[in-house]
Amino acid sequence: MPEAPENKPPSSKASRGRPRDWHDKTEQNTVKSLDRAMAILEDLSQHQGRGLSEIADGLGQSAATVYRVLVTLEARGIVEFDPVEQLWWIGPQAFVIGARFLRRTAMLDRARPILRALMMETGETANLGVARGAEVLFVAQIETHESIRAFFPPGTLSPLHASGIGKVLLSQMQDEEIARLMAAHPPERFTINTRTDFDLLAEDLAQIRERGYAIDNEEKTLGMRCIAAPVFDAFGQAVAGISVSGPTPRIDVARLSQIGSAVQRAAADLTKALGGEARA
Amino acid sequence: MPEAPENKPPSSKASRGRPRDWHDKTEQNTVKSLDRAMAILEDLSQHQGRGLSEIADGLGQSAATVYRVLVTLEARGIVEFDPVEQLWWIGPQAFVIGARFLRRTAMLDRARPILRALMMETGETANLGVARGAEVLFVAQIETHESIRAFFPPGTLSPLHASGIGKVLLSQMQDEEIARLMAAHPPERFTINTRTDFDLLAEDLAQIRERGYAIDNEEKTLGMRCIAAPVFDAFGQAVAGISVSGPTPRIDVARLSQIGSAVQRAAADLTKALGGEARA
DNA sequence: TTTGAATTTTTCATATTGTGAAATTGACTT
DNA sequence: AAGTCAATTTCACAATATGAAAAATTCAAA
Repeated sequence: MPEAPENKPPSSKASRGRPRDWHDKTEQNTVKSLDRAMAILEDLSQHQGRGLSEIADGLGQSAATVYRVLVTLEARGIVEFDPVEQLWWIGPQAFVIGARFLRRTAMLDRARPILRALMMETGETANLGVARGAEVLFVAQIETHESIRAFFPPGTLSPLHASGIGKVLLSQMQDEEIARLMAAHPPERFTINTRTDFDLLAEDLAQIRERGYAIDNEEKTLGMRCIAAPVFDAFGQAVAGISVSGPTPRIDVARLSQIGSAVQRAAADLTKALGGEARA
Repeated sequence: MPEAPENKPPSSKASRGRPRDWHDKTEQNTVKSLDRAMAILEDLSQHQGRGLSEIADGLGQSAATVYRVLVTLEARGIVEFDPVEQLWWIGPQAFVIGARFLRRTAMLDRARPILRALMMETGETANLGVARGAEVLFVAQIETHESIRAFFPPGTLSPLHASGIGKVLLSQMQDEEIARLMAAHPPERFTINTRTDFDLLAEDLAQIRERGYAIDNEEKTLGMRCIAAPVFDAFGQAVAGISVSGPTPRIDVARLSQIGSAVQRAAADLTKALGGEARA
């Protein structure tokens, strides 16, 4: 029998009557109060440890409304209230729910051993990141044993234009998509090396495509270099990036191509594990 | 100048007019539609990859309502929709928000090197978990290099009565609190070794208090043993547990006390790093 | 001790808006 | 081409979310 390669149709009733292919998702159909509540939650997650009125003022909402939202979320453990300091925090249930995002694909399970091997081979911290809007979302990391090490805790966001994984993901997008993203999110400068000029960035991206891996040469953080390669899924989409990052003295020019090859190999391994094919 | 040891009052307006100390948080003050929406989100996180009507049926809600909630959350990336399969998933933004729970305390940062050292010393996977209701929430893990290894991805929940960290946290609670928890959540049986009988469990807890560490002898998973010790905060509360877990053949009886000491030492180190004092 | 100021929590009247039933749409199957 | 099924949208109504203002509570200063 010819195999249906990837996804098992979980239940039997797959999908009989689908709606139009063109996803309206009109904003008319949203729940306004829920959206306001989620704005409060997101705001709290960014600025934890604030009091009620501080949060309300920051969002321009009435304290009463914010209070009710927080109390509701607190009942589920999504936010927490410190009764001594009278401050609000993100709660454990938010972590529980959010962590289940990683179960969506088996990518993480497949990536872990590959990242570990990459860390062993290069001796440096290995990272896995996916694109999230104009940012890279770091989803996993295997740390080096060295005492000076790069560190992006899972859940960290970083701009596309100033990280190895970000640039390598950018390099796989259509030019028009790149231009749109960069226009919507003008590249911020982090260090003297950050490529904020579009032409400079485009030049780098072309080089990345040709070379097969990206180099972040202290473009986000002085003293830190990072080398990244793209991971493709079964549809040929660049869905993630693998990188190795460490202090510049250890990632010196002499090792760049050696590490580059190792990272490329790891990315190709993961691509294969996901049912994709390495690009030319 | 005398130092204000722990917490820096972030802003100046600390807390002038606090409400009563006894936190009513009456259920009257909650936002019902938000609570229903969060129920949908939690349900989705537990059963990802379902269609709209499947989710609605499971919750006994109307498809229209569930649809609007999901579309609203989708706009923020908290949930995601797979237009090909017409299925809903937890989105990256949920992960971003949830991961910030870990920034609340510096516990994780302080724990990581300690867990690493513990893993190195024992050769087995080291874990950090905190209590969450009647369950343990695993928040961090440093994996062994062995190819057969225990694995609880961060965000995993496990019942208190059937895990090393769970039992060690239980052992530090008041008897009345233990009774309440166990009554509300009758201990489920996972293996032949699971202590589902309250007296048997109480006996074990007494032994744990005396010995200073807990042993999970294949009580959750056959073939897996786990040794755990409690971590205390500056107020003397048991706020977390550190454990080492691995396959029974490697965690054999001969090594129990050696590993137990190592785990106790690691837990004491973290306790100290949190400003707490080791218990007698 | 008393008073005042700051902040949280509750009350209340109002209209915004969330809701389910039913109609509609679109895609897949036969 | 007709039928079926699940996802959207519409619609009318009532539930309920909302802000303003009052009440409650605590801390600080007088």
